[in-house]
Amino acid sequence: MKRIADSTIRRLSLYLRFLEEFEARGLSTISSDELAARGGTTSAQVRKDLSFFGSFGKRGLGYSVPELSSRLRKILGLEREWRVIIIGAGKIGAALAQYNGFAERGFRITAIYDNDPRKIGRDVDGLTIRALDCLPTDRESTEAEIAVIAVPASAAQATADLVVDAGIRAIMSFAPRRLTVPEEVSVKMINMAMELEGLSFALTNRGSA
Amino acid sequence: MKRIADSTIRRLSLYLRFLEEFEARGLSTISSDELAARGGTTSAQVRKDLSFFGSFGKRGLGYSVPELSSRLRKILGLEREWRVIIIGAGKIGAALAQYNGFAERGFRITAIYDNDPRKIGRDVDGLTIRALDCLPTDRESTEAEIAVIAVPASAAQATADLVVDAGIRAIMSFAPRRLTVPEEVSVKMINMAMELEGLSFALTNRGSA
DNA sequence: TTATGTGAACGCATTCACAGCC
DNA sequence: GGCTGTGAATGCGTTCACATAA
Repeated sequence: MKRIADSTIRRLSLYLRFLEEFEARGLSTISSDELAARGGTTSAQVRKDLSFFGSFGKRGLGYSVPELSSRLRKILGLEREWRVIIIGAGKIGAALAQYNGFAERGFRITAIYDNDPRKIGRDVDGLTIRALDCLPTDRESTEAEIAVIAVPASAAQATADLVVDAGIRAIMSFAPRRLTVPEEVSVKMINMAMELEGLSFALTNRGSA
Repeated sequence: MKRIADSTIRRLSLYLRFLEEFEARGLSTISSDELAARGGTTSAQVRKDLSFFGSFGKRGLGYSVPELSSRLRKILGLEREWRVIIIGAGKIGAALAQYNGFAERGFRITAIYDNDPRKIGRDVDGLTIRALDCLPTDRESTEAEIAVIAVPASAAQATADLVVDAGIRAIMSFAPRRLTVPEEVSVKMINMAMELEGLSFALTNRGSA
């Protein structure tokens, strides 16, 4: 398969959301124009994004809503459930464990870890916080596929190494640090403070920018 | 000022973090190469990013750590404190209110709002959850500059409209929906479920991608 | 000699425009 | 006629390479 841009994948996710809304409303077809309007992009962009994966539409008509959403779910790998573990039971980690938005999208949180003895054994939304040392053995049985790293920046790289050694190939990290990982491991960074700084920049330079 | 790419601003944020670490360790100069290595980019990229704003280095020597970090703080608008309000006291909103990472970077959370009567009046980390209706009048006195939208997707646009009407010009949204706002309003989207879907895609198509 | 600053070259994502099919 | 699918054109961020200054 040809290399696909990250931005394309992010848009596919977005299209799928709209398709699911349309599906819920019982609509049967949709045009690239309608998808584009909802996603804040152009119809050409929508068609190009889809074209990397095949031809799903009918000329003169548009796309079948159930068919296209099924194709997108397949492309994105969302036909199965993914097992997610959270490392770090601080404010962010604990909030994520309690957040329902992941499960709704097929990402089931199976465990939460920390290395602070005061936190280990405590309960977070039905999950018991486990010692980080347990991770390698735990994984042999649970086979989690995705790790969320929500530890302090200074511990992020060591945590990533541990997670990769345990056989995990996908990481979502909240630490403001670039993680060095083998190339077969995918990493997504989420940095809220950095986004706020982007807003600070925009506010400071508005008018002239 | 010339239009600056988002990616440049995000990298400036990152450089600033490294500079602060260097400053804390008492180092006085740093080269574009060292900054690049830490940030996972190239020295040419670092120099180009900085060149949009001026010439801060000394040829043959590098950059003065305290001077460059001060310049970056000024560029990013981080010499002042920003007042942030959170809309939506659900899992995400409440977690953000308790999270210390923002205050550390100069973003002070001054209020949290919800429109669920059962939540209004409750306390979250020292802040009392206020009725959403209070926002317009509150803002006249508090003059918050940034709003974090952590409401369900279906309410996101209405919330954005309310916030914009109240005079706020910067929004960080956690709702998986494109927000339509006047062009003078800056919006940053954070969508964790979408990032997870990106990982799902990578895992599903690994090897062939 | 060393490392910055920057115009020029490059590569890649987006946009255009139209041929192709319903 | 309407809308998709796609090569070609465009625009833009990144990389290169070297003149410039310490």
